[in-house]
Amino acid sequence: MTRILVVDDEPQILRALRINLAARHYEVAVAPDGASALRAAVDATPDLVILDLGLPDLDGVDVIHGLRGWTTVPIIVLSGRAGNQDKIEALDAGADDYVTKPFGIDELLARVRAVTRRTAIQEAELATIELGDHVIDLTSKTVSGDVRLTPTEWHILELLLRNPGKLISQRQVLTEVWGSRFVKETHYLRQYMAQLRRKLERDPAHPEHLITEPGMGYRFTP
Amino acid sequence: MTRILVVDDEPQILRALRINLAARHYEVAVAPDGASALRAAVDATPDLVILDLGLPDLDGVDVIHGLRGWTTVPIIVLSGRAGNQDKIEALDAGADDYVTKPFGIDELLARVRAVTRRTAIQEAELATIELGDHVIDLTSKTVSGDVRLTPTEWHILELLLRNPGKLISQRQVLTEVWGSRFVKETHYLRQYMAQLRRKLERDPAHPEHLITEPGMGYRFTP
DNA sequence: CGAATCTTGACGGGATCCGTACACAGGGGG
DNA sequence: CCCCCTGTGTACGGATCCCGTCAAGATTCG
Repeated sequence: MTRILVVDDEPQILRALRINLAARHYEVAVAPDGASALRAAVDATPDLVILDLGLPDLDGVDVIHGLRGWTTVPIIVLSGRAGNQDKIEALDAGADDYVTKPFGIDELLARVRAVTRRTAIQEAELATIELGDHVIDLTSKTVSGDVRLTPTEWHILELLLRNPGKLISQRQVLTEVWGSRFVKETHYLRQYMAQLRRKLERDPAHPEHLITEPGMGYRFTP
Repeated sequence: MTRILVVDDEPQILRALRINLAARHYEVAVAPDGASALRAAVDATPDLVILDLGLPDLDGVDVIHGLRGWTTVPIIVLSGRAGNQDKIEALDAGADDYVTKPFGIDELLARVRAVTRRTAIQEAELATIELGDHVIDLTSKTVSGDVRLTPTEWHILELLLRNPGKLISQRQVLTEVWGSRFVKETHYLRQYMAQLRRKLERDPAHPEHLITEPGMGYRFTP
């Protein structure tokens, strides 16, 4: 049984989510602010956290940091502001996905399924990963079918594949691969994403697994 | 029964791992620092070592070297820092896998299964190895067909052949064969790889088994 | 002493990376 | 409605790095 912790200060949203999630047979715990959210995460050990960024007591990013200090539980962030800066900060802090209010309940449920599926995959097997027609082995650095990748390509691909389904900000990739001085050089990244798609995707013009989230980053969808 | 030695200075982590591993029917030994870890590795002869890099007494990389001096026991490294430099140093020193804290216990268990499975396969197939037209016996250090190898050539070849299909970085070979002060002297390695290919490959100009992965290292392909 | 082995140095070809440039799509505002 | 602007995908050429190879001096060991 999947346990979900919902953190939001608006009673209506809290109620709507509890009802909808319970109807899908999720076990739901709720918290109205950041402090009680951190306590509830310890007590309830949820499998997923849905976190509103606009809390009365703590900054949402601080809550993410508080959780990431000791757990890798997936976090889906909700925010009323559509600004990109918030989203990127949340993702860099370690959030897994992001939904902007107002949102349809179906959209949220789809993200919930995506995230829970990703952790299930990770637990089951991380030796080899399938991507389109290819099988990728991260430990031995091999790709099926006579595909060869350069060091930089491996570096980027590994970051995405080790976080299946998770939205990775461009900033995250650039600091990881090139270093923090290169966060502005997004064209490096575009270059290599195109290269990876050419080598791995069935139809590079319409990628199925190495997905772009405009304004945000990239995502590997199994 | 698989014996696992867990080395970590944080009591909580030590306890969590012991309980979780014992529940999966692994036999668990623990050590709180580097010195006792090296002793415990002698006494308990573990089949796998889980090693935290942030130990109070010794640098984690030194512990890896201390173990690698006399055993090929698989090592999974834990680290609090996500920095790439640590990761590269640990893997070059001879670690088999790398997990960043905080980590899910299921992720670690998956890696444990992956590593034990890999080494089990490896040991079973280690008697004699075919490479092109030649048959190589690592225990008796002989090659079929009147081919003689020098000590240094054996050292390099053995490292590659004991990790079939796996990518071995140049740093790894250099530290293993010449010592860590020689990681810059890649031309040593080029020299000997050419030598090995001349002696073993059908067409040394187009090697089929001792493969170069540009920018990364070498790989033995069976 | 001599032969095998190990250590250096230098050089050319090729792959990779970097930087610039341009086409295209979508959204917002004039 | 059109234009601009942002964000993205794609192409191309030069600079740089990496690797294989030849050659030769130094060292070890029989």
